[in-house]
Amino acid sequence: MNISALSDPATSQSSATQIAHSKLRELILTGELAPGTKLKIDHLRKILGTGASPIREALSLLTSDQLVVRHEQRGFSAAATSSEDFAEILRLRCSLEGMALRQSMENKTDEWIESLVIIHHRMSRLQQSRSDDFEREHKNFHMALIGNCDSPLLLRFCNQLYDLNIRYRFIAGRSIDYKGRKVDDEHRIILDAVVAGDIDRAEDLLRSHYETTGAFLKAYIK
Amino acid sequence: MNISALSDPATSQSSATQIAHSKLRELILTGELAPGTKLKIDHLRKILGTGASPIREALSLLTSDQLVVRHEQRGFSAAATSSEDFAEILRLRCSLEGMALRQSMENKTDEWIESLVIIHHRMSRLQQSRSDDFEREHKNFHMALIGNCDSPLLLRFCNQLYDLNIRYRFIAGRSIDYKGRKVDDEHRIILDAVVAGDIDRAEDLLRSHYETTGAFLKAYIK
DNA sequence: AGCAAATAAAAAATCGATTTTATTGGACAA
DNA sequence: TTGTCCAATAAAATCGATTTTTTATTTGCT
Repeated sequence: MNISALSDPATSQSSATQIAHSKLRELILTGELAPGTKLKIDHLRKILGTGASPIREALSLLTSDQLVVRHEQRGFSAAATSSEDFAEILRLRCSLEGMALRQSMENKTDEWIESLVIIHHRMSRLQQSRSDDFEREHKNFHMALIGNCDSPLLLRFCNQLYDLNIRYRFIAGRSIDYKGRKVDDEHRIILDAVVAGDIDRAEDLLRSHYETTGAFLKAYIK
Repeated sequence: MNISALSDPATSQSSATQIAHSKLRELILTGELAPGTKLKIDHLRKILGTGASPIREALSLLTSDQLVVRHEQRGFSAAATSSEDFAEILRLRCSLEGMALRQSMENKTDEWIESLVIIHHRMSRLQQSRSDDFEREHKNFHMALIGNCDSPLLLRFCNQLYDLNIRYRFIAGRSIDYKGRKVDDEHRIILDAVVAGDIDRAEDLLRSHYETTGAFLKAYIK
């Protein structure tokens, strides 16, 4: 599976550390390296075909995203998961993204709206395909919604939370049946509210979008 | 200067990486390594008397706290500062700590209140001394206020923001004259509101506490 | 048997040297 | 002068080997 689409844009670079970073990130996000797993340097060295230094460095970097935990003098492990953790991520996403969306909309410009429309269009075409392409566009869409706010730190937090959340979706399995769910409709009406400039409604819709998704996933976790 | 008090509790550990991490953190927080400075591995090696690996690892870790920036294939540098950045930190602190304080208070217990009283007492005794001891207790107090909320991720964000903020205070210089400012009074009334269980008032007071401090500092920045 | 100390094995952490990559400072041509 | 190419230098990144620490296993004692 190739989920590199979800990595940061700058993944085009190529240093051993960078490669190790995005590969490990991918492995952890998708659950191929299961939550709680001990991450032995030697083992990873063989898998990734690189020396110890880049791996340690990559693991240290992943610590920032809360995907890896560092145990002083006894190595690294993939962050554990729990239903409490999931619930917290969900709650925080609602709050922080809600806040960011609000600010985004207060700074509304034609260019931003137009880029949103384009991005939404690209996502729609892929229709819930559960493909990497869809995942990438889906993240794009959600990030673009809040991306017009003037707060890089807040965006960084949201980005982190998005990844932490998507990890749960992968771990729960791509096979989840979102029956009865009309995700593209939800996206559509969020976009409409944003275009219309109705801040309160947009924030509400975004929140309930997350809450609904969360409720669906909940059943599959832990 | 020894600001290790502001480091994470687990600084009692002792590995080259850990030591490099807390020392570099200290140097950057206090501004001894100025914002924007290029952090050359070789130079740091000499200063810290250790190999390249622990230093690179420590720098990678500091990346998570936004104190260090990684430039692919061209090393590391101390994060830059700007008045916009400072303003953003301030705004986010108000929002996130406000949120956390609210949750803390909703979970109010006698033990928590009592620990707050103790911690406040310890801080009060040191009375704005601008000493490392005061800095430590001051952070303790603010973290304890929000620490009763049930949201480790949120606390982590707040902790990060606290450090980013204190960096500006150091860079502005310890010499700042907070004349006219009665910081201990402000802490006192916040504590009172929390003890009284008046959530709205506590949140308001906390916010204006930050905003006042911010306004004082603003003049010294950039 | 049950426990503690000693030993062996495994893994993490670190070092020093090497390789790769960026940066700098001319030399030269337009 | 301005800009481009090439070498020389400096720095970053990486590797392989060594040291330190942790974890597992055995041994010896009561």
